[in-house]
Amino acid sequence: MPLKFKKLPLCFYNNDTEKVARELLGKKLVRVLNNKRLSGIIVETEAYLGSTDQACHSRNGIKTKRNASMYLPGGHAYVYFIYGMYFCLNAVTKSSKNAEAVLIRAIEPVEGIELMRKFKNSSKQDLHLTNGPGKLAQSLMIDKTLDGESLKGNNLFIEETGITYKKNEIIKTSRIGISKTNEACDWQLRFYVKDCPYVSKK
DNA sequence: TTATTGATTGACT
DNA sequence: GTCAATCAATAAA
Repeated sequence: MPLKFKKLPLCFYNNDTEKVARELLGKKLVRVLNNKRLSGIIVETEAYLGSTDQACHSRNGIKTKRNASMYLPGGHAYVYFIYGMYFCLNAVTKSSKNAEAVLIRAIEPVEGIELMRKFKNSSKQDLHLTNGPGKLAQSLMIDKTLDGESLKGNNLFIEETGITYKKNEIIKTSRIGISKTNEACDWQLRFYVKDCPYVSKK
């Protein structure tokens, strides 16, 4: 099997969440629909650190119907509905004890761009298909039906690419969309590829 | 029970 | 820059 079609092993996800978030940059997110591949290179992620992280859905160990997938073992998908209209995709990491995950915020489209355009129904430039968590979910047809799915399955997974970034090519900042009143609003858990036009915000 | 908030986006002043 | 869309979770009453 050629390198470009290699799914990441479970041990990749069963690791320190911040490390997984950083190492997901350059990997390829793949969505398979009707035997067609929609994919893109991950260029922006954020880590969410479970019970101790007040910006995380599983803060203080709370478990609801919405965030139940965060308590699955590493290597599963957590897809949640936000602001009444968008879905966001996360990769669950580590054990089920502390419900940690990595939010995939932006990808650079590679395969199936025509279909992405169709699903998103947008007349704008392709840049806007996947440069944000809600947008990429829309373009790749990611919704609640994928919540809790294994990333070793056939519908949604992440592949090795051979792409690696040097330390000075990765920017580390505070997370997007966290309220200023949240004690975790300044935690440096967002990672993105420097000078990449496909990230959601600079 | 009702009111407010939120890991967002797009349209508009 | 402001603001509406629209719903699950949470807080307030």
